[in-house]
Amino acid sequence: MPSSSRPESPPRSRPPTISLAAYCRCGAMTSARGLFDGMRDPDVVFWTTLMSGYAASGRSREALSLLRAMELSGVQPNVVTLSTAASACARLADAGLGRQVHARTEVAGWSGNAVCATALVDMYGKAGRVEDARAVFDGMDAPARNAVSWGAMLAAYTQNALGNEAIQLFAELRTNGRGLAPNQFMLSSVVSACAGVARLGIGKCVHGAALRLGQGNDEVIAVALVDMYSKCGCYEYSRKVFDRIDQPSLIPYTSIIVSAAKYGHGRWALALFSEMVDQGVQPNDVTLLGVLHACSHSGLVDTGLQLLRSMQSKYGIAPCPSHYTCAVDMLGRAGRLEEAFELAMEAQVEGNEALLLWNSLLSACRTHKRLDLATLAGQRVLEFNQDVASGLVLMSNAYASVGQTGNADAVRSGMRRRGIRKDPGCSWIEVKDTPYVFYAGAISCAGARTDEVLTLLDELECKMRERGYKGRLGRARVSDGHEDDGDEGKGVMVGVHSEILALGFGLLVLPKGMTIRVMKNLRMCCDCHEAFKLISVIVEREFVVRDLNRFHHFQMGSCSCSDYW
DNA sequence: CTAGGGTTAG
Repeated sequence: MPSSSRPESPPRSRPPTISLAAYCRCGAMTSARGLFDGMRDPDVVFWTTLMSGYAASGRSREALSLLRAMELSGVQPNVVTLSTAASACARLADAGLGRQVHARTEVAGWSGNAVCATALVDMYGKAGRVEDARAVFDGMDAPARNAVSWGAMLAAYTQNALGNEAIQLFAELRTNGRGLAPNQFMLSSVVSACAGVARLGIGKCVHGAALRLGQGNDEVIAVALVDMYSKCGCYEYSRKVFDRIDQPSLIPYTSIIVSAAKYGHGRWALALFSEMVDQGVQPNDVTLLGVLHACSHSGLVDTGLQLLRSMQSKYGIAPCPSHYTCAVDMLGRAGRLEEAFELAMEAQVEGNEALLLWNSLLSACRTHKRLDLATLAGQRVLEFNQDVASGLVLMSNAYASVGQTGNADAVRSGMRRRGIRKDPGCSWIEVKDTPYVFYAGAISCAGARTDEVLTLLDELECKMRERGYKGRLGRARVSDGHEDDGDEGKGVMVGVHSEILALGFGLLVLPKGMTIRVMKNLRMCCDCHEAFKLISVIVEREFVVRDLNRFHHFQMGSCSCSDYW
């Protein structure tokens, strides 16, 4: 505060509008309320000021209750009031309340107002109603759609995991955007969209555009880029973008730590974490989850446990279910299943989060062939009686892994009988910015090149046998239940796993020397992992596979995960 | 008095 030469005047001698707004801006809502309550007949601007004060302080319910109160007192909301109300509904992610606000803007004839409509787009987006958001966006007159409107719609897609739709809309900006230039909001959303759907080609283009548009120093865009490169299998690029950030704050550090973790670079992640702490940047719960994740994926089990035990005292952050789940997973991955069980019991996690925790334990039991504990964990999972599909698949896999194929098949056929299905496993690969998706046993995506892919895979299998490969790339391999190749009761025979098909296609169509990047919506299985290692030697190429939850970088017969994942 | 962006286990 600069010192004033004038004598101090008490706040209440100023015009009340200014005082009320000032209190609201400082978040001094008790004072704001006191001033407001002392007014005789507050007009719509006072009401709206108070409302936006509550909304900005995160007190959205109180903001919305003012809407009713002002009407009871006979004051009609204006377009600003309703925009503020829509934004409060957005924070609450409440489409029901938001729809009421929407209806009132229509009745009052303000649907053409850019600010109001944009607030509604954001509200529907945050409430998970993307189609409603798009309807409002499309309903705006083209001239009314400004940069903020485009940014809100792009964010709505990105935040609802509709990355391809966001990319598509960003392309439409060029044609229908009336010359609007992409700004930092649009760019960060689109980069984040590319991350979500692992579209490296588009992501690189947007990166270039951001640099040309002078947005190379925007920290939010940089974070999105770090995340995008990491999710597309380019850790080195992530690192380069991160290293260019001046004085990285919490989120950039968190983002690069998570990236390193996904690559199995546990030591780097820990080094970045101490650098961050040394720089005086306080970690939050997400950061600590990332560090735990790093320990988990690099086998730094005792370091991870120490962190879990000290995060409250050292950083003032109490472990929440996600931290426990990560630590349980870490112990399970390392084969320390008794300790994992103890921790899972200790965590006292409930509800949906408990389901995740026990599912990961069950998965570890299967990996380490501990049927005794798998049965226990399986019971806990099935108690939840929801998302049973993944639990049942894990149970079936646990039986199969110890050779009890009869039991495994019984679980599977029970699932079929009850109509329980799991999302089919699929892998995809980007060729000239177009994704090609492959399902297990179904090669149709390769189109005219199907036969070539199959021939190539046969040839590779022969060469792999010469090097001692015992498995099969496909055809008659007995199912490990890992990836379903469809229905009709033939669960014991699977075709080729989808990542092998994607790889075969990539080998055919991508130029020699280019790293082949395969994305997969499930975890990679051990057989395919071995196969990728061997093929990387045979064809002398590098492959990156993005798993459901991490990366494998294959090079000359070995993988970045050192077979620990 | 009003609208938009980034990180999160399995």
